[in-house]
Parts: sequence; C-alpha cells; structure tokens
Amino acid sequence: MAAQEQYPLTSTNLLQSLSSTDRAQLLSIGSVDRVEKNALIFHAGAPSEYVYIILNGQAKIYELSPQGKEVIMWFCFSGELFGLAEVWRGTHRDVYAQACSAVDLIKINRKRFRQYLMDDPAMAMRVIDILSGRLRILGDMLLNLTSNDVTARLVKLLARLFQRYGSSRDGRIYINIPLTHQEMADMIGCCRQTVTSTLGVLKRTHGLRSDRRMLYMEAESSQVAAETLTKLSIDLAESTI
Amino acid sequence: MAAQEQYPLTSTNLLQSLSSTDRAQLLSIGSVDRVEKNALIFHAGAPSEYVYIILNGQAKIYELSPQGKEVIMWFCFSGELFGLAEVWRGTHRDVYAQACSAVDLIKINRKRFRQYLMDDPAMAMRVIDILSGRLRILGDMLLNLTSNDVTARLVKLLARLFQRYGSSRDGRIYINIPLTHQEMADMIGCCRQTVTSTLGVLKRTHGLRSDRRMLYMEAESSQVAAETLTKLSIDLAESTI
DNA sequence: ATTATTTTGTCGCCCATACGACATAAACAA
DNA sequence: TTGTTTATGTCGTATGGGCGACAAAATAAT
Repeated sequence: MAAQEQYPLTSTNLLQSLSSTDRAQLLSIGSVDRVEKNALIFHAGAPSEYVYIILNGQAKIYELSPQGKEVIMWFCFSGELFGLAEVWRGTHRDVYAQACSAVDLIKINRKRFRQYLMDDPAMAMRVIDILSGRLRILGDMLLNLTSNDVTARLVKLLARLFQRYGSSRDGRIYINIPLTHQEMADMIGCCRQTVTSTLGVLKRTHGLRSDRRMLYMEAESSQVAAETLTKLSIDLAESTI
Repeated sequence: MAAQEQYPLTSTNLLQSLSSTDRAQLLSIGSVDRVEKNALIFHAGAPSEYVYIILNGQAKIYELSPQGKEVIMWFCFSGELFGLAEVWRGTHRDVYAQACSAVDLIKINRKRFRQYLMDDPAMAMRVIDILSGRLRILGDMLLNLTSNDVTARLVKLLARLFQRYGSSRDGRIYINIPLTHQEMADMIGCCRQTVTSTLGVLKRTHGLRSDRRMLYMEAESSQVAAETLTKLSIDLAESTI
C-alpha cells in the first residue's frame, strides 16, 4: 500500500515533461485563457470540445450526484492536463471542472489535440501514461473507500496531499491549497461533520495544525510529513485488526 | 446518469475494432497462452512485464486490501485489453488479474507493445480511448459508492451487466457470467449477506430470476432488461428523497 | 453415489457515520 | 468599520449495513 502513495509527480504533470519546442507547439494549437476563482471551466452535460492544460492555479474535477453530492476525483495543478477522458468520443462531459483559484490555462480543440498526438507518438505515450496514473489513483480511492474507515481515509488523503503538494515555509510543511472540510469530505466520501471532528482528533493527538485553511505540520520535509502520516495510517489499520 | 450506462461496447473492446492485418500483427509480436479457471494471470506486487488481450473466456481485475477485502474493478471479456495501467512505468502491479473461466489470451511484452503503439498512432488512439472509458467507469463507480445505498448500487450493477453482457436464450435475457453473491458484493462495495438479501427482494418484487448462478429476466431484449432496471434504480433514488 | 467444499439464506446485535440543529468563528463585501 | 456570507465545532439521534453464526442448498471432487 505504501508504495502506491508514491506516484512520481511527473506522472501527472504534462508540461514539465515537455521540451520547449513541444511546449511552444502546444501553445500554438491552443489558446490561452483565464478563468476567475470558482468559475466552472466545464460542467456535466456540456459537449466535450476542448482539453485543458493548467499554466497557473488549481482546479478541481468532480462529479455530482442527482442529490447534489460532490465527489472530487482530483485536484489539478500547474502543468497538468485535464478534460481528456470524454473528449475522445466527443460525448458530453460527465464531470465538472471548477477553478479553485484564478486559473490560467491552455485550451485545445479536441480534434487538433488528437491530430497533434497522431503526429507525435511520444506525446501520445505521455498521455497514455497520464491516464494510466489516474486509473491507478481512482482504483486506490475505490479500495480505500470500501475498506478503510473515515479516520484512515482522511489520514491517507493528508499523506498524499503533503507528499504531492507539500512545501516548506519557516520550518513547517504546508499543503499549498486552502481546503474546506466539505472539500475533504467530498474527497474521501463522508460528511463534513465527520471531517471536522476527525481532524480535531488529529490536531489534538498528532502534530497537525492549520492556518487560514492551510494545513501544516512541523517536519523537516514534506516526505517526512507524509511518511509520519502514512505510518499513522498503518498503525490505525493494524489496531483495528 | 442514464446516459453514462450506455458506453458503447466498442469502447472497451480492442480486438473487434481492429483490421485483420492489425490483428495479425498483434499476434505476431505477442504469444498466445492459455490459463485455466481460477488461475492468477498476475498479482499485486509482481513486475509488470506484459499487456494481455483476451481471445476467449473472462477474467476479473481486482485490488485486495490488507485485510483481504476484494474490490473488483472490472470483468474483461473476449477482445478486451488489460494489464495496461501499470505497464508503462514498469512499476509493480497493484491489481490482481484472475481467470474466471478457462482463458485464451495474447500476451505482449510491454516494450514491444509500446513500440507497436509508437509505430501505429491510430492504435495508440484506440488505447487512449479504452483508458478514457475505464476512467469514466471508475468515476461512475466512485460516485455510486458514495451517494447511493446498496439497493441502488446493486440495481445499477445489474443494469450494466444486462446491457453489456446480456444475451437472449428461450425468451429470457441472461447475464452470461456465473456470478457469486460475494463477487457482486465486491463489485459494489458491500458485504455478501447484504447482496443475498437485496437480491432476494428483487427476485420477489421484480421479475429477477437465477439459474446456476446466471441471473436472468423475462424481457424482449437486453436493452429492455437494462432499461427496466435503470428505471427501477431511478425510482428508488426518488423515493429516497 | 458419497463426501467435501463452496455458496446461499436468514437472524440478531452493534457500531460507525449520516444528518439535523445551532452556536461560534472566520472570511468576504460594501 | 459593519453587515453578510461561508466555514467550523459540537451535540444528540437514528439507521444502514457490517459481521458472526449456523443451517440448508448447491457444486465440485473422489
């Protein structure tokens, strides 16, 4: 299990892995756009006309149940590609993409993107790699959801966030996204109140802190923070047995 | 939601969509193998050396929690490709693949397969399409799991199975896989007993029947069977509100 | 056919979590 | 600043469904 937490960052980051000529070419077939915080980039039911690459900011990809329950599938950061899954068939979207901050992005027509991939097999391989990685992550989420309780799920989520998005500032490791309890609940499939209280326990019993919706820990590196939490999650799993 | 149930079969079936020359070429870079019923084709932790295409029979792809809980991600039928998600990075598997019947399959070395895709962009596009489809399915499962109760999840599962694998025999529509209650439980994330009793209710109150582990309904076509169940699932969702 | 193994059907208990309800606090707007 | 909105913290209650237990039935093995 532990190994699954360690997907290399590059697996999800498209832009970073590109040569500058590739990057230029991507820019040339797409157009740069800016969306303000909280705006929907696309919504379920909409036609799938574009794929997107984030230049700056964060967006969340989620589904919405008929009863209005959000299920957040992932957060996208700069360099990441999204909106790909439905675009091939050209069917309508079945997820929502919403900006969590002001976002700059490249928007590429699906047919052009497809053509681009046809002409550049290496790039197509990158895309396959990205999709594979997401598949593994969703599989992991599925496993988590069905076989761990809320505490374990939350701890694992935090471990993953620290690992992927943790950054150091005056001796503390921060998760660089302001997350509400509701959003965390939507990521691990439970209700907001449960997140509030579970987080409360973690704050009281382990060194978790928060400041203006940013979670942090006292640790030397995000690796250490993530590992501390991962160990904790293993302990939890074992104590349950 | 209803629309999401209707992924065209082709989206998952690789072989069917190939020209005979492509098929021949695939065969030439791989080797044909046979595994007996219940044998593991690969297991979590194993190195990812091959991708597989089923010629005959069925296999299930699942994860296993440390506590031994199975989470079935999908069943693969003839023509379908599997074992792809981890193969790119060459990391170890994190899922299990197990034959549900005697299975004939093509086994292709990962590097060769990659080279093949590099040389044949159209094929790479097909693979992207397949991965995208699976991503949507997993997303759908995730949504289901967090926002529907067991009855709704089971009904939806049956609808999907009837739709994709339903076949007609003397006026009845059968799901052509012998499924145990445990397996269904593993597909919808609940325990075996709950499947048994929920299935019991469906059998008593709606025209569901079973014979030697094969579920069937009296209906004109698998479409009709699937639609009946889909409507039922919608009714259930609304009555809950 | 006979035995062994796996699956199904059914109960009852119990507990993790959902959900409603509010009070408080923080963030945002004007 | 002051009001307005949105997020957090904390109850108490209700319940879906997990889990153990065991008998009956169905499959598989010898």
